[in-house]
Amino acid sequence: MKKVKVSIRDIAKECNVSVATVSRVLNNSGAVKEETRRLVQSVIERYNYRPNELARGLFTQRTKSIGVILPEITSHFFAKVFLEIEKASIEYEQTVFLCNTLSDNALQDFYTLRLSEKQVDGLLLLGGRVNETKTNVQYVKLLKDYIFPTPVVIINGKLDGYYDRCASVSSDEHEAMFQALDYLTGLGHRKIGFLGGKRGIMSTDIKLKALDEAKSSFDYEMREEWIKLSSYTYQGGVNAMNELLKEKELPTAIISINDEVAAGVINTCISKGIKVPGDFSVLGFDDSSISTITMPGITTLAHPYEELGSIAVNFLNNMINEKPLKDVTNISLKMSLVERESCAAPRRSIRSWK
Amino acid sequence: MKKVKVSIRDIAKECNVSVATVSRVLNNSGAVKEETRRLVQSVIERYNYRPNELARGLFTQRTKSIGVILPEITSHFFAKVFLEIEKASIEYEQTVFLCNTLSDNALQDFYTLRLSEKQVDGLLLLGGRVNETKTNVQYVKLLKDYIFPTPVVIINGKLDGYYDRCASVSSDEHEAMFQALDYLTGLGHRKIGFLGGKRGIMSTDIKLKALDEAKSSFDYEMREEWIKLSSYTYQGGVNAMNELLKEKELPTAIISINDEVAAGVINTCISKGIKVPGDFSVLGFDDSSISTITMPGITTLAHPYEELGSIAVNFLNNMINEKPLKDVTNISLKMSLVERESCAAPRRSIRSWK
DNA sequence: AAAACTGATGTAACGCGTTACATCTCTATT
DNA sequence: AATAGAGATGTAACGCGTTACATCAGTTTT
Repeated sequence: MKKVKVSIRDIAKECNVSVATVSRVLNNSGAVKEETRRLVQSVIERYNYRPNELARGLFTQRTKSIGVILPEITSHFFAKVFLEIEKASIEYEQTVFLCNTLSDNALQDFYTLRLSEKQVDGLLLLGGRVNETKTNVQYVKLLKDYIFPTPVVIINGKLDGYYDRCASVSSDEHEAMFQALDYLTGLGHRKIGFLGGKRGIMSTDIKLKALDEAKSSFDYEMREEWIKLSSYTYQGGVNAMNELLKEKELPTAIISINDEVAAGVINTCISKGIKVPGDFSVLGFDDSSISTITMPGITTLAHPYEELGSIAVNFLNNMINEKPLKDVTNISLKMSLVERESCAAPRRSIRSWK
Repeated sequence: MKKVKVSIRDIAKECNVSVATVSRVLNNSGAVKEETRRLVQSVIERYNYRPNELARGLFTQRTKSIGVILPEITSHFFAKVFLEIEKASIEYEQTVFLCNTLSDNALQDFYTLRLSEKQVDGLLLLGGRVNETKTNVQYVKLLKDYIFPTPVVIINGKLDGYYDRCASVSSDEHEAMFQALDYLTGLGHRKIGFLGGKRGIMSTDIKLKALDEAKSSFDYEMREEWIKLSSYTYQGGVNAMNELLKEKELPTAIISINDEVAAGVINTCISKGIKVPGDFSVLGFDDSSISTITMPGITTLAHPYEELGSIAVNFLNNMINEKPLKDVTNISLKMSLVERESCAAPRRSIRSWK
């Protein structure tokens, strides 16, 4: 293959020194005479020389690249986490490959293999399969077969099987539901519904479980018919709310799986003349950008985005550098309530729009 | 450096063939006896062997990696374009590095150098500096010094200087403004304002220029005091609208730099009891996800996201493979009007809220 | 003055996949 | 039977940065 860029050997020749010396200048390693260093430095600049990371990585077995696999970057939650991951990885001098699986398991496998071929130093997984109970097992096998010993960190997800070099960082959605319920019951709500999401997906299952378990801690009623699952989208919120409105008796507060669904719920109400928070209080999840756009703004539980990203990258690099993870390889971070306008005390009277 | 993964030599040894033969099986190149091929194949699978892309890239001078540099992936516009870029790059077997500059020029330079060291096959640039008139010139120098001859494609931006291996793909925002004005004047509007954005940034300058030029084609009035620049955010929309409302005489229709600004404008109106589209028609730009969330939904001009991404990747790969770009290296794509509820005919009477 | 040591620099192997070229076997042609 | 040609496979150099080890000059110690 013909070469086109200047290499370390070209620089060495031009300086009348060996490649070892140039390499030492490049890495500030070993002893180099000040005069030589300046000479080499100046030639490097004159030639706009930059070392080839491939060659470096081939020898050092470290590419300074990491891979992030997630379902869709257009989803605000993933975009925010990704941005924090990238910010955090600057410190470790890592550059990141982003792979969107579009929730397609085959594509996820494909990208996983691809990143392995690219010799990434670590893998960050969020959402998608690590969020589902199905198909997760096969994925662990893939990791074992092709990724090991490259370390993996899961963000807000889990692995159904044992992969030796794995850590995880999560938002504590279970505790967040307790916060939500505490807040809503504190406002005076006793009848609480749940809209959106899908069973078999972690963020739904956890919240549903918490909703059930919290009954012993707080005073509220929760009925099967007030739970309308659908999806994670605006339209899913619209559909779920329409379903709920068919019920004879209704809750006074609604917890939505996320802010997109909450927006659908709120807008459905408003277009029917139902007041939010007057007739219904609507609580969201995620603190996504649209929570400030709806009117009323959505009161929601925020993920600790920055920590999610920085701790994940930190964990990953500890594993990369074989630093012991001091026993904790799975960490759960508190979510925080962000109050906007979509929740208030329930009305005493019969609903005005009925 | 100790090795940990199995290499082509291990496979060759296990099969009692040469590395060349294994390589031929791997790449389906050259003649290999069917029996040998099967043997090699089976050993590859048994060992879960995957070729090392670094080594391959080092020799072939092709990494099958491309870099995307943009300001912030959390912005819906960039996320959507990015997703399309990634989809398109699958066909070319390319994986993509994503770098967020946070609109910091130093960071943009840093990432550019980094991607060059990683030997990316091509670079995709969107927004940020390629969108500003300032500092752009220095960036071209950086490209020339360190990126050349790696090809570059600019999406919705420009380079103030000549970089030999560059193409661009843009949404035709100039024509889109004519569409907007045609639509609004068709509805009966004669007084049109413009909110949001910032001078010196392409998407603002283009629209402002078109707003002025279209006066000869359509019948409308446009006054300096109806143009309130601010930023590209929701808050920027709120601020700009508040400024506009201080004017004695007001337009009946407002064009916003993008949908975020339009949302701010709409919500500002609504909270003041001003009707949209009753009292003001509000037109957005971009067709971002929030345009369906506001009430009313935002009538907006949509970017041809899919083409933007696929053509950019296509251009890039033509340059990578030295295919002539048949004269057109800069292409401009039509935007399309998406009607929702934020625009209507102007009222005849004095505004009700005054 | 010899030995020991420090600092500066060079040599060459290494990591790993690819491919030009060489070699060898076997069939087909005349 | 001799030659040409096709097919299969091996050898070794290459791309490029890194580093263990060797070498050599110059200085310090005794």
